[in-house]
Amino acid sequence: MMEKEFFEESADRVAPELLGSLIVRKTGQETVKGKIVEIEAYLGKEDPGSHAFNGKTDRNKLMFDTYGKIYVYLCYGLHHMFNVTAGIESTGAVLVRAVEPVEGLEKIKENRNVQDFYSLTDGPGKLTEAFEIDRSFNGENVSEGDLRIEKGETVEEVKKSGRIGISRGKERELRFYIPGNRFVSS
DNA sequence: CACGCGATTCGCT
DNA sequence: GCGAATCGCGTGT
Repeated sequence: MMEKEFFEESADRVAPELLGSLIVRKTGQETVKGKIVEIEAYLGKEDPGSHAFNGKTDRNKLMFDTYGKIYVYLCYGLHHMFNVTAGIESTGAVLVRAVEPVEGLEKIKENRNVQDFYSLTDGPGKLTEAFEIDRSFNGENVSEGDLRIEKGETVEEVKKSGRIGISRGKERELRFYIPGNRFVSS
């Protein structure tokens, strides 16, 4: 169980700590689990790459709420992005970019329409499809409910780089991943 | 109220 | 490697 207080530190400190943790998704009878192997930090209103940079809007208002809340939004009209808000008053969030399947592999394969094993959950839009995550989770506490994060194994080595896919704020190294893991994107 | 585009993915040229 | 898919948000008229 990941306590809400875990997310009160700023996103750039929370993100690397979450590597190795488990996303736990309960769908009716089944439970699907995945180990977080890649994650990015967005630092809120101080961060040009963040949705919160230009102030509070209808979409990002959750980031101005409190830490430890699920924030999901639709990207390119097709893909859901799974975030958790982080930091006291910092309007930050972490974006889960890739997981390694741990439990419920059959369900994951059923939800994803690809053959290659390593393409099942190696991207932010892929893992939300695999884990049936959409905007209905918005505002829920990540430490309870049908979608939560649980403490997993301790990761021995963490690498970092610039964030992927954004146009502003690329220079800062706010992407963290487990080197060598096959599910890390690109 | 119209318009441009994005924290992406997949299939095909 | 390139481009289409697809839609809600944010901005400006």
